[in-house]
Amino acid sequence: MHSISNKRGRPVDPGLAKRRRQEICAEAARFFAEFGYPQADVQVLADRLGVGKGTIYRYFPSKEDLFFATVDAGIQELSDQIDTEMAGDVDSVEIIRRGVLAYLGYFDRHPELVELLIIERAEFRDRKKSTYFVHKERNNPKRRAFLLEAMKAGVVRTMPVDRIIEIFNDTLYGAIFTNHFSGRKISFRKQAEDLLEILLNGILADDRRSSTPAEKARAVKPRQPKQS
Amino acid sequence: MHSISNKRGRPVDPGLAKRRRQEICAEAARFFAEFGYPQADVQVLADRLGVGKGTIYRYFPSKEDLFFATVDAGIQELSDQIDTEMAGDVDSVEIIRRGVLAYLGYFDRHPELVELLIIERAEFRDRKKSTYFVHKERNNPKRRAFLLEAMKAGVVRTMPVDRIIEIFNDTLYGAIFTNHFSGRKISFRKQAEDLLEILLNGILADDRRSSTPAEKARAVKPRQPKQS
Amino acid sequence: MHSISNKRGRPVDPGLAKRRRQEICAEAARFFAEFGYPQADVQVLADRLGVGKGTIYRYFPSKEDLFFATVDAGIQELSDQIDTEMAGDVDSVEIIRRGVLAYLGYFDRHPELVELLIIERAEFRDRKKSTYFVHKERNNPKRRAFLLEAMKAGVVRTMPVDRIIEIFNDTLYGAIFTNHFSGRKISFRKQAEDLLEILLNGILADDRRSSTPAEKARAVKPRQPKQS
Amino acid sequence: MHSISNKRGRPVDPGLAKRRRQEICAEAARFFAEFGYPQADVQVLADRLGVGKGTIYRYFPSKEDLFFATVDAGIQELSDQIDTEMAGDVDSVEIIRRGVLAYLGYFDRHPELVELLIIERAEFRDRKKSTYFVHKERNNPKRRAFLLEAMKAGVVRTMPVDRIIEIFNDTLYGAIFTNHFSGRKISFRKQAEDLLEILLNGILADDRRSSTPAEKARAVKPRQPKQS
DNA sequence: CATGAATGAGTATTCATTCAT
DNA sequence: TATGAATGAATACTCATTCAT
Repeated sequence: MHSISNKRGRPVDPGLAKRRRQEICAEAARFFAEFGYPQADVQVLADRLGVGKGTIYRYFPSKEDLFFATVDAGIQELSDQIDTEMAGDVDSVEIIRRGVLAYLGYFDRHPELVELLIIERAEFRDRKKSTYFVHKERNNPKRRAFLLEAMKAGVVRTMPVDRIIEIFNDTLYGAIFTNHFSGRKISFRKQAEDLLEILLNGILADDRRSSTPAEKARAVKPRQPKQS
Repeated sequence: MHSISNKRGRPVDPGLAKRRRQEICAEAARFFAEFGYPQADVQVLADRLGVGKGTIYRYFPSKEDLFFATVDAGIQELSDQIDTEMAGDVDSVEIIRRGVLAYLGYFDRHPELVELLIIERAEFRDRKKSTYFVHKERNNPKRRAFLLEAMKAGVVRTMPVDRIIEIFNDTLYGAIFTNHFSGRKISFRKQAEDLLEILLNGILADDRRSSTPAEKARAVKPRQPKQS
Repeated sequence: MHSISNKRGRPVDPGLAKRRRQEICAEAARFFAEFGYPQADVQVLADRLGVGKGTIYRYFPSKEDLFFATVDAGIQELSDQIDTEMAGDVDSVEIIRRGVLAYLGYFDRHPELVELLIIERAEFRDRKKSTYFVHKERNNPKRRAFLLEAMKAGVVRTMPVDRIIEIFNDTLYGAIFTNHFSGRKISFRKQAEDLLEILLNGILADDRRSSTPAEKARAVKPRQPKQS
Repeated sequence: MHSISNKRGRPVDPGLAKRRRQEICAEAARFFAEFGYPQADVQVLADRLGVGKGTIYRYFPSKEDLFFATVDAGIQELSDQIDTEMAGDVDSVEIIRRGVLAYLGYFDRHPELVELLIIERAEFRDRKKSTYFVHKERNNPKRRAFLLEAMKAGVVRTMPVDRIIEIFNDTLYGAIFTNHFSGRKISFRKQAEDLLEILLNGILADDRRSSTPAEKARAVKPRQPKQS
């Protein structure tokens, strides 16, 4: 009986709800980053948005849902920007470099996301795995394939790819926290170069460097763990 | 001067307060790590300690003070154990290795400290600098001197020492978070070796590696930043 | 500017807040008078009003603010009623009489205000000046003008007007406290007449009375302060 | 079997307990006046006295008992000093004057007693009658006898003595409150003279003054209470 | 649809009092 | 006898969520 569009009343805009959710999330990111989760009064967010409190609850069933939607949106955007930057048919080292730059650059432009990641963990410790790590792991196959290719091409040493992925993740994750929390002032471009310089080349002098696992073991591992 | 005062009465135990504070902090670390700060009901801590709630407030003026004392105690212990492990007159590389092991080992034995660091930041964002970074920076002179020595001895490549300190800090900081939050199961010893293997040697294949700043620039930096 | 804001929704009732505040204050006066400030549990007030505790905190930021608003409302009403009674173009003595009657009558009808005045002082001793004295002093210019007029008309003896204002204030203030705290049962009308009889005529017998400062000095001041 | 003094152990000093109670009360008066009753932490009083908290509880079963003992001691001292001053065989007017001076003088030297009276009422509103009024009424027969004598001697007009007692009480009671709470700066001697000048002579001009009840009624009472 | 008034569960903190030493 | 460590009852205030308008 009903055609697609019911002619009576205001026509429903199917994208409206989605757009409002986005607008709310955008403000909510700054809002949660500023106050933390428990101190963040939904009334204040409503005031900032110029809407009634009930309106927020119309689009998100609870403050918790709002928070997770906000974090998700941030992570998604981060992920998209990294993928965009790493696309293109260029040198492997250059691709790595672009990925690192994209990562650090995003957090440079959106420091509030660091706070959101901290808050997510601090307030919702019981949740199995944070949004961040879910996204991270979703990307692993892509990264693995990329690195295997680079090894085959002789650009990257032959070594377990997951080890490489993990250390890059750890370093970048640690870097954004440290940048944010310790007030480190270095530009993200400079930081990317510094970080790549060491991750790509190591810190050891040439003659102390080991290229093969066997040699490395000798160079790095001590004979007697401590008593020696 | 006070005519009604005299020295009879229960003698004061001067060490009591310190001991009580330590006992309370030890339990409080687990307690805050389990519940987070806002959800942590002081009554529950009192019950776990088998004391009255008033007793906790006798030794700490507020829940907040208790929390900071607890974090401080943890950081102090971590710091002490790292210093102990890094002491001794052995090979520079071995000292670095021991420091990394001590750091990862401490957090392996005391995962609750990771939670406390997160909580500190999440709940007390307004505080200028977290306990962790205060301690970290206090150690910088020591680390700098050590690395300069290692460079002079030709063990470590000549490069800015602060850059090395920062990347080690970032990587380790990121690693403990990632271990804890992503449920990474690797042994801390294995993780230390993996991490050192890359931080010391880099990931690039020998012929792509650059030893001098000039070479490095050519190997790592792209010709045209993005438009190429 | 806010795309998701519009003017639909429940219309705001601008008088609601004021009405609610008045309703709450009216009950709060009895409530604080009954329990005193520290023993007054806000939950009990909420129950008496048949509202949730949060509603009270919606209209008053704190128990303290509620208390001060309650006292203010009482003093304001007292002040208004006295002014109303003292208005009108009648005999000076009659105006004084009406003022005394209005003062005593108000406290007779609202004994709880005596308690509130006591409580204000007892709990908030640090506050510079109590609500009561602020209002009192605000009225001084009015009273002064009135008395000067009465002196010029020869109804009142020529003497410092402030001395008269003060003794009337002291006597009335003391009377309401004494009435209330000692359980004095006299009707406020009778008390007003008694009090006026003495304040207007003094207690000395005619031949002991002094009309001029010189005579007064001789009549009242002793020759030798004590040893006589 | 036991002689009056048990020879074993330290001989009991029967006055010791009383003296300590007095020492404690003396400090407690300032202490309660400074903090008010609920904010007065017994620990603080103990610290000021240089004794343990338990010691105070040894001499007073509860904080409440301590408070009442403190107020009692103050009122008793006030009462004693007034009686001392009013003794002696001098002129009736001079005796009244000395009583007023003694009253105002005591509170001038001991402003903390005003606070204690307020506190007693504010915190213990349920008690039937305050310490102050109990003492006051105990003195009534004495005052009555004195005034009847003064009337017989023709110094004081013939009028109900209780009316005189009440107005003096009200005025003085109001005066000490007003002095204390409004920060009135006048010297107590000047205040006594001002107050006596009005109470003894009234404020009406001579030709408006009425000496007999009949005349007074005509002078003070209006024909038609308000409509006239 | 949008609003904001009303609600009430949940918790840090104080301080009189006790009693083992 | 004097002490002070331990106790726990008592209470203001916040803020997510609901729902009448």
